[in-house]
Amino acid sequence: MSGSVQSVERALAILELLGNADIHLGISEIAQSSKLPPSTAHRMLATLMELGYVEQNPETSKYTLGVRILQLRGAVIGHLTLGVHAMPVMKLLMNRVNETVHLAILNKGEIVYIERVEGLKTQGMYTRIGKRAPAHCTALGKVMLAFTPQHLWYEQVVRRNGLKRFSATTITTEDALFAELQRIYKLGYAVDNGETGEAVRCVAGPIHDYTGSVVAALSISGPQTQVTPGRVPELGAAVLAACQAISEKLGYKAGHEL
Amino acid sequence: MSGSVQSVERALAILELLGNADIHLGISEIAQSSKLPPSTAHRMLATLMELGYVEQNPETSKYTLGVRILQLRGAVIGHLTLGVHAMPVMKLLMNRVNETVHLAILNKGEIVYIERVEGLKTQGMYTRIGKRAPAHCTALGKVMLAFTPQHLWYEQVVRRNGLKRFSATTITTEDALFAELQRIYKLGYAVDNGETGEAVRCVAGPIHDYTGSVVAALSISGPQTQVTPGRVPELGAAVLAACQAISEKLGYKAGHEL
DNA sequence: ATTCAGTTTCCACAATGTGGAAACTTGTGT
DNA sequence: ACACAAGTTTCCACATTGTGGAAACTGAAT
Repeated sequence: MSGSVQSVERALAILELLGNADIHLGISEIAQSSKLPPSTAHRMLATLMELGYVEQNPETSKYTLGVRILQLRGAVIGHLTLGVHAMPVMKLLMNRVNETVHLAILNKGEIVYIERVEGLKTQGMYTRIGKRAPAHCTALGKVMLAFTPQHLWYEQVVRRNGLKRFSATTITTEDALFAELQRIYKLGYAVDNGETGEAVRCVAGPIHDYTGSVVAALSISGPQTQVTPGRVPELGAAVLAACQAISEKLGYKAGHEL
Repeated sequence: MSGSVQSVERALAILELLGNADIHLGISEIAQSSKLPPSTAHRMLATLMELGYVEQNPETSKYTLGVRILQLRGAVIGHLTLGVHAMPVMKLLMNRVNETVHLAILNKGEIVYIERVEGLKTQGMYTRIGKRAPAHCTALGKVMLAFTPQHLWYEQVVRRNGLKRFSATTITTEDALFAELQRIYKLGYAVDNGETGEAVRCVAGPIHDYTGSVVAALSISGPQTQVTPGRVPELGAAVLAACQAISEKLGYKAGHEL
């Protein structure tokens, strides 16, 4: 065997399958999708159910994720202090600009949303914590790429994930991406104008830790009707001030890179 | 074997260990806590790392939960249509009373916090989503028990989990519990005065779905210095109005129980 | 240089996980 | 009422995978 524990891989693949499904799934569907015999899938699910990670509706025999998963949180995602330090600043920022504020990190060439403080006017669907999004067409992603040495992300963002188009404004060539990142580096913050296909505008800044490395990004976002182009400079300044406050909490000193 | 997949149990036990830890853990600690040989623990962790559920800090060799966990967490929360419907109402309620608002469900005789909207004055640590708490000494728990037929919870709450004491005010006898639940049923909402040992006061109401069943509860909570006894009737009315709004979204019609 | 504690790799072995077959359950069509 | 189909659950012989002790490796402390 290759070094991995096959049963663990299989069990987690089933959890991810259920996580991605919009509806509850039965054994046959799960077996088929995960390319397992029904009896094997059944045993995995029985174990996951026993532990609370999966629940089965007794009437329909179908499975869904269990609430036990919500307990899996402790030291925040490899960055122990990030969320704790960021939260108070995020709240102040939201109060100040009255739009939704997100915190995200870069992981394998994509952004992952870590925290969120919603604007009080926000309605409808909101970004789920844990959601991933492409780095090249989000303000959060672009700003982290702009302030991170290229060799640390090029392979994953450009070669592996690719610069996929999501809307008419998505960046899809390397030249366009590098030019945009240079602009962002000079400006200090990034903007995305619906590049993921959503009718939102986001303004994002970088968060550095004590070594000077970019460890996260913060954004202000809202519908394009609220976050108008005219507000961008003001929001840019606000998000940069918040990023600096968080960075200082993490021990960052501008001009003192290690 | 008993029917469970041992390796899956072990892997998830390790995830829970990391989830409960406030700091990163090394192989020896993990092996010791999970009663596994280091080599076995190492192989589990290698598999979990490969899949993104665990991350290892290369400098310290210590492990913590990985971002893949957040995706599953997000999926669980997203699946609960409850959360989507509740959120806007929770925000309005928080705006109105300016205290923290929680949403919780009952799961295996305990409450699980599902959503939270923090009061703008809130400082310091806050209740983690996914956290569990005993049902008998939380306003959220008591109100769900009061409006749920006893046979659906008695075994788990009273027999399995037990009426443990957490403070001088905790209910620890069945008679006292039933009397309290009857009071709550008549009043329509529950209050807890630091019964879990925390210096907070909570006021909670029940949320019903289209079948009339209690599916969740909503609470307003804050320090006892802010949520004074004099405010309880006002807060009770506010939380009940919010619960009704959410219940109606879920198809509930008072007096039309199925 | 040596020691120690923790981490990682190796590998012989046996216990666990596998998956096909069978049994069971439920819904549908006649 | 019966037959059939599809999906779920259980059983069990078997072999592959997971196990865990030993050894090797790593880095820090002395």
